[in-house]
Amino acid sequence: MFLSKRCLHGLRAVLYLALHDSDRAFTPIQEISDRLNIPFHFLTKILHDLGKADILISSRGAAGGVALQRPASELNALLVIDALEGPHFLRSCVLGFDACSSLAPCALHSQWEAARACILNMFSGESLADIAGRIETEEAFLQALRVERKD
Amino acid sequence: MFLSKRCLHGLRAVLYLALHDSDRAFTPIQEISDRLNIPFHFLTKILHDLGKADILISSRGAAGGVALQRPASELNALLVIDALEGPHFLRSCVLGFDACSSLAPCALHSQWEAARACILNMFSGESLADIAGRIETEEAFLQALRVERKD
DNA sequence: TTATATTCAGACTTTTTTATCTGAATATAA
DNA sequence: TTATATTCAGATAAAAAAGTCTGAATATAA
Ligand code: FES
Ligand code: FES
Repeated sequence: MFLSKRCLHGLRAVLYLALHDSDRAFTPIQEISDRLNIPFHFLTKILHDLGKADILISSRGAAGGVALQRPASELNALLVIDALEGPHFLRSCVLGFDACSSLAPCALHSQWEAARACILNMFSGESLADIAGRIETEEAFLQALRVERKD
Repeated sequence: MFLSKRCLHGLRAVLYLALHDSDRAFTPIQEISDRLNIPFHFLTKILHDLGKADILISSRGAAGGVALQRPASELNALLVIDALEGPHFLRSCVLGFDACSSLAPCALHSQWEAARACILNMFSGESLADIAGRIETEEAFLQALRVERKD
């Protein structure tokens, strides 16, 4: 799989929030965990990290939970991926060399620069609101989440 | 990092072979391990897997080693990646859903299809010989391999 | 104030990936 | 034939990622 589970869980949770942004001030992590079938404590840590990355805000206590820090139209998937996979994930040399720059290019550097631009553009080119807008029925979205592939 | 160590080791080893294809019939794994600074026993297993994937042939005993099964001009990086990361790595749904097809597309499916085409084309569009041809001095290639980044 | 619902924080366990070790099988060369 | 160089194969160990548990902190509502 291309993205780690940690990152997929984070992306899905954030899309869930984008779909339910207006329901109330904060959405409990327990609810997200239940609906998206993500282990509660694992999700808690992931969302906590998204908080540190200024993507979510949270509130403790009754009626607490998490919420998007900005409107879904001002957030994108790349922010989430950078926060959860680390900033090097899509930016380091595809052959694993120490630096990646056109000053000391590896044998795949120019190709990778082009492919990477495709990927970065895909993840940052549209907002979470745009992506969530394509989730036609929430039931279909949730249903799909319950079946996980094994690799 | 985008590709696993396993896969990077395999790619580098195969590029090394592409550069030294004509030296002799077989190249000992020990030599590749020494030159590219890859743990010997780990590399042995990786190359064994590339053998099962019909990318390498091998010969045991003195003067044995491994060699490309076909000329470097008839092999590409995608074959190596598929063998070492598994066939799902770049082909499954980017949001981790069970199936990836335009019949049941996720909210990022069409974007991912385009980005994926970029990546697959990058890895399969040119042969190992083409890539190796851009490695200007072997010293620079080897030097770069000795410094590993930490993520 | 008290009970309850929630995140925060870190320790812990399990699983997967990465790496190492050992011995057997096999080919070459002296 | 014998010594040596090598891959093959599987067991084991170490490190990293994924997931679980527990208790503290904090906010709300009765
Ligand atoms: S140096 Fe390798 S991809 Fe840039
Ligand atoms: S269904 Fe998600 S990328 Fe194709």
